[in-house]
Order: sequence, then C-alpha cells, then structure tokens
Amino acid sequence: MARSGDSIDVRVQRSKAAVLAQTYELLSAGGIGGVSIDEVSRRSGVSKTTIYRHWPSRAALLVEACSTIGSAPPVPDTGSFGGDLAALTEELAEQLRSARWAAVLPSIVDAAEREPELAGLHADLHARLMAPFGVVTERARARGELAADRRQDDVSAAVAGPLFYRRWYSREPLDSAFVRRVVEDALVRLR
Amino acid sequence: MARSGDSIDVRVQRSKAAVLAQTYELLSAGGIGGVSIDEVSRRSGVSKTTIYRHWPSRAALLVEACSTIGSAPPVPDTGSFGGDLAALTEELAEQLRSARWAAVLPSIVDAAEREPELAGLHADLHARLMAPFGVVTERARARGELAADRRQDDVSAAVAGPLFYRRWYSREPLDSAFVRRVVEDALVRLR
Amino acid sequence: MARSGDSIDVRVQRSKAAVLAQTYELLSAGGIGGVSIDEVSRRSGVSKTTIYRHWPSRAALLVEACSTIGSAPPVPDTGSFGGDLAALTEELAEQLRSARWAAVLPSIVDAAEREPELAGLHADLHARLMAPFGVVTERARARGELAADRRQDDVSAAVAGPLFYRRWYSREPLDSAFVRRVVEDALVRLR
Amino acid sequence: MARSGDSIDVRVQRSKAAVLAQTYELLSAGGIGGVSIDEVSRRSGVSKTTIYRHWPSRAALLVEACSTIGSAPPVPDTGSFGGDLAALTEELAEQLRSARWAAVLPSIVDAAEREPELAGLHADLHARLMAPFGVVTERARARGELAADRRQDDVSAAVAGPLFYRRWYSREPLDSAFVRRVVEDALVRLR
DNA sequence: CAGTAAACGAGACGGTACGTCCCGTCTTATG
DNA sequence: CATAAGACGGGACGTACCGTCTCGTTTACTG
Repeated sequence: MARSGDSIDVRVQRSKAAVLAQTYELLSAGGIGGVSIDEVSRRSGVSKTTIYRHWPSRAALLVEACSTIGSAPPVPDTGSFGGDLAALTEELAEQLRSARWAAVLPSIVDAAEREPELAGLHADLHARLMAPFGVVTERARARGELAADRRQDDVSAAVAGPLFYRRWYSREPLDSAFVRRVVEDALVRLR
Repeated sequence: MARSGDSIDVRVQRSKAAVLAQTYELLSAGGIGGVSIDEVSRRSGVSKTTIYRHWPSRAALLVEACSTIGSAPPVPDTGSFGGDLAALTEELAEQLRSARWAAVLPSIVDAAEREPELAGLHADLHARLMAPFGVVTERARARGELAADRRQDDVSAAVAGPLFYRRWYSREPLDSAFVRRVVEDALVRLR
Repeated sequence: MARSGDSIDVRVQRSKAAVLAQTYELLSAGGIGGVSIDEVSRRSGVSKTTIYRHWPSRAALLVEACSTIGSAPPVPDTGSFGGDLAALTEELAEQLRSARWAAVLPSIVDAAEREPELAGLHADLHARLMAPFGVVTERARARGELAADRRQDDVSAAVAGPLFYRRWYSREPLDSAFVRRVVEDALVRLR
Repeated sequence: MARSGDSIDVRVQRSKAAVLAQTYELLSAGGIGGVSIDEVSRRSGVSKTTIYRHWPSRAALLVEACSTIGSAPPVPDTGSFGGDLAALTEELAEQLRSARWAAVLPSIVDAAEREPELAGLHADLHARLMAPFGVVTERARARGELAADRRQDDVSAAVAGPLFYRRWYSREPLDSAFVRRVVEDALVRLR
C-alpha cells in the first residue's frame, strides 16, 4: 500500500468534484431521468471508466450528487413560534420558487416510489430539508407554545403540505399572500 | 373513397383499445418512465407502426391513457361542510393508500415540470381529482358555513396538502388518526 | 410474414454490402486484429445495432468477409502437367507478391491456431486457394503423368510450401528465378 | 550515487527476470496478441510502471522475451548430407509438433507483416531456427554433395517449406511418413 | 360481391446509453 | 531512486431500447 490511511489523492478529488458538479447540473436541468453517465462523462471530461471506479451505479452517483442539495438554511430564532414559523415558511417558499432542487424533487419522489436505492436518497433529502422545522417545534414546545402532542411532522405537514401542493399540484404561483395565509392557518390549527 | 364521414373502422377501435389498456397497465406499474412504445407494442400485439399512426407522440398516448384515471368519485352530501369534508378526505386518503394512480402521480408531476405537452395532462388530472372539493366548498359557502373569501383551492391545499405531504414526502402511513386530525385542523381554521 | 420466402430486403443488401466492404478494407490493412466492429460501423455508416443484427459475432463477420477472398483463378489447361503447374505456381507467386489477402493470411493462420470459430474460416480459405492444384493433379494422374500415390496435398506442399516459406519466413523477394526453380524441383521429384 | 558503473541492481535483475518469464509464459499460451502488460504485471508481481521503465514498448519486451526461444539444437554430423538433413528435419518436425514456439510463430509472422519493430524479431528468430541448415549445407557443398549454386535458403525452402505448409496451412498431422518423403524429395531435387 | 384504399405486422435502420474490460500513460507515496 | 499502488483517458465490447421508416399483406367498407 502506497497510501496512508485517510489522505486522498488529489486526482481523485478533482475527478469526483468534476463529476458531481456536472451530475448536479444535468439533474437540475432534466431531473433524475436526465442524468446519463455518458453525458456526465462527456461534459466533465472524466472518463466513464473513472466514474464507474468511484461509484458502483448510476443510483450511487445520484445519491452523492444530491447529498449537497437542500442543505439546511440557518434556523431563525425570533423568540416566538409564530415568528420562527413565518421566517421558515417564507424561506421554504422562496426556495420552492427559485431553488434548483425544486424542479428536481418530483423526479426524486417518483424514483423513491419504485427504486429502493433511491428511496434512501429521498429520505435523507427530506430529513435535511425539514430539520429546521424540528428545531423550531421543539423550542416552541419547551416554551409551552404548542400542545404537548404536536411533533415536527404535524408542523411540517401543516406548512409544507399546502406549499408543496401549490407548487406541484395546483401549480399556481406561490405568492406571499398565500404563504402568509398558510402560516396563519397553521398557527390557528396548531395552537 | 372507402369511408363515410364518422364511422370508425372496427380494426382501429380494436387496436386503440388494446394499446390504451396496455399503456395504462404499464403506467400503473412503472410510472410515466415505465411506458415505452416498444413494450406497449409487444404486450398489446399492436405493431409500433400502428401505434405511431394513431398517436403522434408518446406524450399524446400517455395523455389519452390517463384521461380515464382519477375519475371523480361520487360527491358526498351529508348536509354539513364538516361531514362532506370528512367523507371526501377519507376517500382521498383511501385512494392515496391503494389506488393505482397514487403511484403514478409523482411521475406525472415530474413530467409536467419539464414537458409542456404533459403539463396539460397534469392539469386535467388534477382538476378531475379535486373537483369534488369545489362542489363541497361552493355548497358550504352558499350555506354560510365558510368565509366569503375561501375558495376551492384554499380548501384543497388545507386538506390535500398535508395528505400528499404524508404520502410522498414524509412517506409515513396515512393512518386514520392523521386523516381525522387533518380534517379537524382544516375545519378549525376555515370555519 | 410480410416478406416472401427468398427475396431479400434491399436495405439489408445495402447494409451488408457496406459492412462487408469496410470489414475487408480493415482486414487488408490491419489483419484480423485490426478489425473492430466500432470502426467498421464508423466507416461504413451502418450502425453497430444493424451489424449485430446480421452477424452474431465478430468472428462470423470475419468469416463472411473472407469468403470472397482467394477466389480460385481460372485453372490453366496447357496440356501437360508441367505447363499447368508452372502456370499455377506463377499465378500463386504473383498473388503472394501483390494480393491483399497475402498480408492477411498470417493473421488468419494465427487465429486458426487458437479460435475454433476462425479455424473453419482458415480451412475454407485454404481449400479455395488450393483447389486448382487438385484439378491439375487429378488431370495429370489420369494421363499417367504422376505416380499413382501422389495426391493434391503432395503437390501443394511441394510447390506452395517453398513459396510460402519464402514469402513469410525467409521474407525474401519471390523473384521469378526462385519460382521457376521451385517448379522444376517439384517436377523432378513428382514425375 | 549509490551504484558503481556496471554492476546491476539486484532488484532490477529480479524484476526483469520475473517479467521475462511471465511474458514468455503468456506468449506461449496466447501468441503475441495474448501478451498484455497488465497481465504480465499481474502475474509477475512487478508493477506496470517498472515494466515500462525497463522496456520502452510492448514490442521491445516481446523481442527480448523471444530472444531465448528457438535456440539452435545441436547440429547433427552423420557424415552424409542425406543423414544430416534427415536428422535435422526430424528434429524440426518434432518441434513443430510439440514446441511451444510452434504455436507462436504465426503470430510473429503476422506481426512482422505490419510492425517494423517486430519484423526484426522475426528475422532473428528465423535465422536462429534455420542456422543448422546452413551449417549442414556448407558442409555438404564442401564435400561436393551439392550443386555449387545451392545455398542454405534453397535447402531450407525445400525442407521447411513443406513442413510449415503442413503444420499451418493444410493443418494435417506431421506424421513421420510425410516427413520421410519430404526429405527424400528434397534430396532428389537438390542433388 | 369485387375492387380498392386503409389499416396493419414485420422488421430494418441509425442512435444513444448501458456497464464491463483492457489498454498504455501518469502520479503519488513508500522504502 | 527503484518500486508498488493505482488513478486516469481512451476505446471496444455486446445488449437493450428508442422512434422512424419502408415494405408487402390483409381486411373491411363501398359502389
């Protein structure tokens, strides 16, 4: 063995970075179905051989390429559950309007529906995306602003549910009036 | 000329029926991505040539094959907005748990995100699926059970949003306790 | 079936012809090892898919591509064994000097040595190449110009052996003096 | 400097020996086409880097690996040209039947046909193989058993030609009857 | 009920992607 | 400084589908 335990060959780093970047690019443009190893290879200048050296399958590559997306925005701390929830929801709405992953998520959901390998990807991504709601929820429960049986998932469903619905199902603009109402409704319900 | 204006060749009818049936089958099993003309041809016994003769594109075939799914269940009429909404939501939850289209919708959402031809399909399907909420909402507004500015979409978002979220995003079981709570929460706020 | 028994699709004919031509081209230039399906496809403009539709393997393609080479030149009939043999040997020497297959034969011999599929090819080619010696030999035996136990192979070995040796093993020019002497030597002994 | 002028690093000697041995092994088994640097490296335990350090190309390695094969058998001295030739031919036939290089020669011939670097290898090998015929021929000419214009190459062609032909072209067994006849024929012709 | 035009199946075709294999070169770290 | 380990780009392999296309053959309507 010519390599000490944890240092990583710079060539490997360079190759992996280039591949992941282009994979993410293709993913953003065409969803999961739009990512082909051949095309990634062509655009990144990294040979297919090398790609398969680092990732055993297309799914594995996708998983890693997605691992950076939806990284948690800073959790707001306004002092009240209402303020925190409003800030978080505005942020989520903004991302749904503009973030690249917003166009990709449906294809991940679809893939999770039938490819077990990618179901894990979906779970990770979802957890990362929703973690701030957990923080805010726990904080509010500690302050007694929420009923004892309300958990992160109730809050997420009450807020993200309508937003997602609007973004992908009724496909109407996520205007701020709607977002504001969703927050108000959620506060009324969850109180 | 061998054909009068509107009568349709029985062969055409037979071919189209067989193709649509198999398309729907494949659609249910593998989502939009799982439908390939080759496979439809193989299973239906109708040649590819003939399929492309009747539908100009894969998208067109999908649109027609989807036109039958999500057909509106009978709209309940219990006399109160609460009763109607509960019945409707239970029905929706049941379909999300078991109906074939539930596994297909994410792929349609994804397709709508990038193929304009299929965006129309998504819109149709969504309209059909949500129509009962419109009926119930209008009825409730007429009875004064709802604020004047509440429309179908607010109701849909408040109820279907959390359900969809649970079905496809947090991917937890849609147990009846959750469904009941969603209805109650919605009523609290929309009243 | 849309095609009657023996007629052949013109497209098939065109494709096969183009592929065989380019295969032969590559074969001449680089021997058996110089033929790759990818390159044949590239040069002939016929897709790899189509090539594999018509030939199950690289070996099968090579076999067919070689089937036209070494086609028997007209068998001379000078009236005497000596005259026939001289003409035949001159012709063989000329081909060894210039014919494209002369540069290819060693690679076929080599392939025959280890790939059974190609051993058949070698046998066919060899039979075709040496057939004229058989004709001439039989004719001479009928006329009593040859001992009763002399067969085609003795004649071939006595004449082609030295020629081949010179062409591929000592690698000296096949000048006409050498050819003449080979014929004379053969006649001395075989008479 | 750690090393004096002409002594050779023991590591170098060990590496080269291991590489040459394995190269010869592969050569015997699969001909020239069967030798790959990767495989040599794998089997010999010597890294590819090291191999390419010692030999500039695959051809150079092959040349050196072949330099030991076909080493001249002891030249017989029976007292007569006939006896010598018979002994030499029997020996050659025996090698063609069993020696490892017999399966390799066609691939060398083929390589010589198109790679100049390997043409030299072929020439060396051929010279080594045929040298005994030269010795015997000169001896016979000195004794007056051969016409003055007969040289080694005439003898080689007359004897090795038919043998090679039989071994690689007609691909029939090199039985001793055939070998005996070849010798007799050669003696008749060359006398 | 015969003729004809349409519908039809078979399948050839050029593409593109797949995942694997092996090549020869090049880089890095070790001894 | 020779070496082992192995990353790298290149390219061929044979397979699977894709959607387009060109055929020759039914087959159902129509005059």
